[in-house]
Amino acid sequence: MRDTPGAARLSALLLDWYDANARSMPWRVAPAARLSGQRPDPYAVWLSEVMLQQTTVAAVRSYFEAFTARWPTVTDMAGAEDADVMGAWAGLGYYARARNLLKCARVVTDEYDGRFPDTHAELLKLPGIGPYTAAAISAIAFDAPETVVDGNVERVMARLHDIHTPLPTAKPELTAAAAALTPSDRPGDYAQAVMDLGATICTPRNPACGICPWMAFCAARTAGTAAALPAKLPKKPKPIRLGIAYVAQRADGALLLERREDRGLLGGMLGWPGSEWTEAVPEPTPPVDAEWLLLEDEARHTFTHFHLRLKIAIASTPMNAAPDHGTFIERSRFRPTELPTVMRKVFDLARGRLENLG
DNA sequence: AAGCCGTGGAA
DNA sequence: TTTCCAAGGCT
Repeated sequence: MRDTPGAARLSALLLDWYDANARSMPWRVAPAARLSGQRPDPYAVWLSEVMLQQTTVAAVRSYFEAFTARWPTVTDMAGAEDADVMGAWAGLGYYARARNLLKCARVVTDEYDGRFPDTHAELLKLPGIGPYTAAAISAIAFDAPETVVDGNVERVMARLHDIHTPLPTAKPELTAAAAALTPSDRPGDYAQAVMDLGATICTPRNPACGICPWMAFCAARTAGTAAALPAKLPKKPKPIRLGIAYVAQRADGALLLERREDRGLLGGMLGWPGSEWTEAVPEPTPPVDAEWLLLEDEARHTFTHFHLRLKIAIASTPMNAAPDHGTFIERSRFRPTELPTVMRKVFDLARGRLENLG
């Protein structure tokens, strides 16, 4: 590692910056209370950190408010129906997080008496909690001297030390650099401070080096390489997959929906029955015998590793229809907000046409 | 141990 | 329109 000023100097500078600039978030305690030693509720820290995995603060805010209003404690969440938690998570993405969230709530309730463990090692055993989240909870909720390493911290460390090794190869080196700076005083505030620095000043594009508390000590700032770091290995192109979604409406308005199995893409979520999603033209698989009308419009949606073009077929069925797949859900109990985004796009395109179908 | 797993906003 | 990216974890 490159020669740097004392770690204590750098962490103190950053904490001063944080005390003056910390952003307000629903899961944070007010600055005055924080400076007088108050810690946030571990449940709120856990919930927010899981929601924030690969997800922006702006996207998380309203979900966090809705979850804590509906389930104020981890024990409340443990008693929830699976479908309610999955429905409340709909639209936030990475749905394995919601499945593991509920599993974790039940483990904490049943095996830890409703209290989150306070050590990195114990937290790491829980479903959905990996190295980052275990460090974040133990540092932020319990003020343990753990080092959080997320995308922000990797970027800040790569620039501070002008490390050009591409990710993910550079991960161990960046982790060591971050650990060397973690103070024993206020480690929880420090953890949030580094991430706030990355989110607001040391940003991926157009970093605001001129107002950075570490400006004078940043190697990439001196070298003029900040905007190009961290280096990353090239990504693979996304293939285009094709599929057909089937929207059947019963005579009473009920809609044919299907709960997806608890694994893989959109696992555990509600959706329209459909074909496989393949790069070749998919085989039609209508879920119920009916007069299907294929719409010209298609739903387009991009997932993490492929683009999807989804053709939409609609049909009206009699009350005695017997589907091979899915279950009719009464219209009054159907909430489009409980669908993952791609399925909501399908509904938005189908709904107008269903009215004129008969 | 690479690949899988969502979404919406910014540029 | 397309690409990139965000407080990662699981298998």
